[in-house]
Amino acid sequence: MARTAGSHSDITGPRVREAALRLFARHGFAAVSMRQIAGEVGVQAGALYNYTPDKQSLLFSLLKGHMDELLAAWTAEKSAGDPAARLEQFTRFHIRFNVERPEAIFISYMELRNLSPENFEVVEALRRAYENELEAILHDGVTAGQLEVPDTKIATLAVIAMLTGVNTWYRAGGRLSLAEVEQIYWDMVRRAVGG
Amino acid sequence: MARTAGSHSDITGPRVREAALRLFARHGFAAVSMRQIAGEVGVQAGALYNYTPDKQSLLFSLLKGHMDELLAAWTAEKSAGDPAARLEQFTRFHIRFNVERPEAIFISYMELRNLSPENFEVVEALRRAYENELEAILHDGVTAGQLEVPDTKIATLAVIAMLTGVNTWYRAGGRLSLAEVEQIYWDMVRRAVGG
DNA sequence: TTTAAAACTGAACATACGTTCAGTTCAATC
DNA sequence: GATTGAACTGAACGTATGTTCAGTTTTAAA
Repeated sequence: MARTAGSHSDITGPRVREAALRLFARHGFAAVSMRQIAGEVGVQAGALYNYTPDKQSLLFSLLKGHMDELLAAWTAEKSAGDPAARLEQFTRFHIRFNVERPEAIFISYMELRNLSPENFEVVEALRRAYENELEAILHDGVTAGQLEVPDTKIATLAVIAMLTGVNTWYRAGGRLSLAEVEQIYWDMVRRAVGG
Repeated sequence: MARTAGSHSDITGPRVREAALRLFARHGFAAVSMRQIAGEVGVQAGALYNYTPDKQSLLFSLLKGHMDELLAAWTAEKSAGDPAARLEQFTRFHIRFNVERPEAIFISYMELRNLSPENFEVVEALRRAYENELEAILHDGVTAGQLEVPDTKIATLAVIAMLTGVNTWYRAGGRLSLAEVEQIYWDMVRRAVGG
């Protein structure tokens, strides 16, 4: 029997997500209508409901998907070794990952407040899991006597805030290459945590 | 003659701004209706138009007012002296100022995209002026041989991003006092810029 | 070529939006 | 206590919103 007759949701589905991501990043979740998203995809608004039960779920799916991707990428890349090396690896990874996905990063910070409480908790838990990765490195560094941090929790948040700030100004093809940016930030991070 | 008969716009006006600030910070500019703002103030929506020509101008007024206040406060507080001392002063000032106005800070970063191009330019220029205050300190510090910064522009943005990040977690009455927070961040900033 | 599921349209739904405005209420001046 | 203008109401305006759904088109398997 025709199990997948007429189907090309595997084409439209991703296009809906891409359009929503771009528009949410540019104008904000509340300012974007389902008709605008549909217009970008070249489809009527009603067709979107083949891909999301509602607008709120679409946002949640984008944010959760981004966090899953972030954690998976870090898990795949991270290595054992001494804390200073791991800290450098984290620093470079975070910058590179963020710079490659400015829109996803943007809405992950901006649109949390538009999630329902349950959905917020899910995304927030993933964010904390990512922060814990850095905190573990800092903690190990202090234990090993390689780093000097009065409060690893605060240092974690300070470092992440500093690194994520790259996204507010970095543009590919600008004055500095990504490698230069990574190096400058790594120097600052290393010194900030007494490494 | 009755020049100011029936007037108490000096009461309602600020209340409109406070309600708008709070609601914009909590739910986002686009997600907040004029009727919600009016409801918070205890007035009908039409009455708001005695205080702003439209919703967009209300947002602009809040953002511009905040930036003016920020620059005025720093101008009043900053002193001459050696760069390291000025950097410490800036660090402590920025943390304190931000922590006292979490909502204004929040919308100043989040709602820029909802400003018209002309209004955006105005606010953006003020933000750059503030950044230039820090960059001048770093520049003087490098010139004086007190600091070691490969790129003052990037260091400026990195430091501000790090300091502004305090707002994402700091709550009055929490684990750390404001003085402790200032000290921890000042230690990190000082080391990050080689001071 | 038939068939049936998937994809999509187009119109409709109730509701909400920003903004305007004629009319009413209020409070300060005379 | 009368007057006058500011402050505000309440209803209306055109338009837009998220979502639903009966009906049509498209696609791939049979």
